[in-house]
Amino acid sequence: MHTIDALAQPRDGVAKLLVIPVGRSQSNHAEVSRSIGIGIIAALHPEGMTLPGDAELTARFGVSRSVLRESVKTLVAKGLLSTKARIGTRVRERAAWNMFDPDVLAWHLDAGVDKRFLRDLADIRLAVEPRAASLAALRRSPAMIARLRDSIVRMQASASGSDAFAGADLRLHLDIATASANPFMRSIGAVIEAALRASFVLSAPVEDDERERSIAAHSEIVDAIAASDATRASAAMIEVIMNGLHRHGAAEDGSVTTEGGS
Amino acid sequence: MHTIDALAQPRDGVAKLLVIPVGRSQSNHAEVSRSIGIGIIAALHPEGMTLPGDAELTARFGVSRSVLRESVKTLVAKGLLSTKARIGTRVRERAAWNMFDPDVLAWHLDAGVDKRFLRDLADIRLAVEPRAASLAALRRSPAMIARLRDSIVRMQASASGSDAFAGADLRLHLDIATASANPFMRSIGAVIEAALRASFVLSAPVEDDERERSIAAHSEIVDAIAASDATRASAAMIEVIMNGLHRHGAAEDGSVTTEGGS
DNA sequence: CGTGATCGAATAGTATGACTATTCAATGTC
DNA sequence: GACATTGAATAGTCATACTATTCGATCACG
Repeated sequence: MHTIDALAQPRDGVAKLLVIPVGRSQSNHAEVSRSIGIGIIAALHPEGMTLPGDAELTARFGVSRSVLRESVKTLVAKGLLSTKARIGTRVRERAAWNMFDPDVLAWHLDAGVDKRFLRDLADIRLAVEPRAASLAALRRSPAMIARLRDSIVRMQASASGSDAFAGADLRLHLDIATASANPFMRSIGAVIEAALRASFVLSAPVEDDERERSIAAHSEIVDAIAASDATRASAAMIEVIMNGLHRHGAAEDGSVTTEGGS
Repeated sequence: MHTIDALAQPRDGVAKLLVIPVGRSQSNHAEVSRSIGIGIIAALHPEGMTLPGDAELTARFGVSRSVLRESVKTLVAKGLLSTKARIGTRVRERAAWNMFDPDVLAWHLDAGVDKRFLRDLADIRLAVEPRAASLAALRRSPAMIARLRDSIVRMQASASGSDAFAGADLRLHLDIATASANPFMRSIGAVIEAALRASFVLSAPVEDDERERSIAAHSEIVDAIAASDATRASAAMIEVIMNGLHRHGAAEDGSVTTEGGS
């Protein structure tokens, strides 16, 4: 493992700036997966392209064939690659990529995010999270309400751009997804986390009045859920997501819209 | 590989009834992944449980350690397992499962679907697909409109419960997701496919008048997209999904609702 | 007696080399 | 010119040995 970034050099562009430094180098094979994965997402290896054979890749990464094969298997499992005997290892079309996979999302951030990607993230969040809030309002439990309120308290107790604030924000959104009692909604959690991280990286430090507004908007969601008011919870969630998006000026082209939903 | 179902016996309950017989036995390691995966989803291996060690599993499945390890790696990649040296291989909590992974969804169908699962599928579809239809209406291209209309024609040319009809139906929904030009919407495709398959398996043969209604409702979506009418496209999509759900009487408890969305 | 360090063992991770199976492509045959 | 045969390239599978990590028990020390 002497040449970590044999394939994907652009790794240092954004990676180091991520909020949660994510353990780092969990295991040998994770690094190889990551390196190839980022290379694919950054189109260093375009869709349809055949990767070098096992022999060359093992040499390039300085790992054994076992490690390389398990790394490739991981990427196959996430829909990024397909393998066939005699054919080789191919990069699959984008449509096959598992965009909700936490690793795939993280690699997207590492490969660099643009406004288009932020807009797409916001679009899917606007589709799912308001509905999750609605369902949470219908299926809420006292214990969950307490957890949600606790997250609000934590946000109030944290400084503007701090990790603590971002952590409380994330926890609140994840809890709402969990409270919806729908496993698909909960699986969206990775998307939420990616959006918050991207926002953290790209945005200028937030001013205090904006922080107040954010806390107020989040409180509105929790209050609506506590009051079993599905419609209000949904509307408040839309407000929160749109606020976050506007901070990056990514909605100005009008592509992101709240109309036409269910 | 002499004991295919060493872990998950309930495989024959539903599996054989699936619409598209899905290649079957793609490779040795895919069978092992599938077997363990279904065992996990069917709660034969509950969350948090530690699986038997490599030695026992290789014996149980009659495969080499390499194959077993790559199978486990696949399940780790999909969020179903986690591994640590000396600790063993553990089943992760449900929240970590990648519910949008095509294999995970397929295994859910194999493990048996109940009304609850159908409702959850419908809920996430109601969140995403109407919005995808809206976006498609805004971003449509002439070529895509032609494709959509072609799918309608194929539905009209197919018999009620035929594979051709189901195939055209699926293709139409996937194309709409693609036309939204949002990669996350497209990744929902696996969910749509799972829902249609489940519907195919569970529902009694459809009558002809219902087929007519279905085609009309789908046409309405396409017409709205062609007319760039996002609101109408969204409403028509909701109609289609709710129609499909009602066929199984899974919406009668009132949990699935269209109100409160964006 | 309790608390912490040390050692050992169990388990997944890594490495290596050999063999198998699949399938493309070239060649030859009808 | 179309089709069958052959050969070679590549991922898939197997077996074995060794490494690294970490839990748990034991022992030493306060």
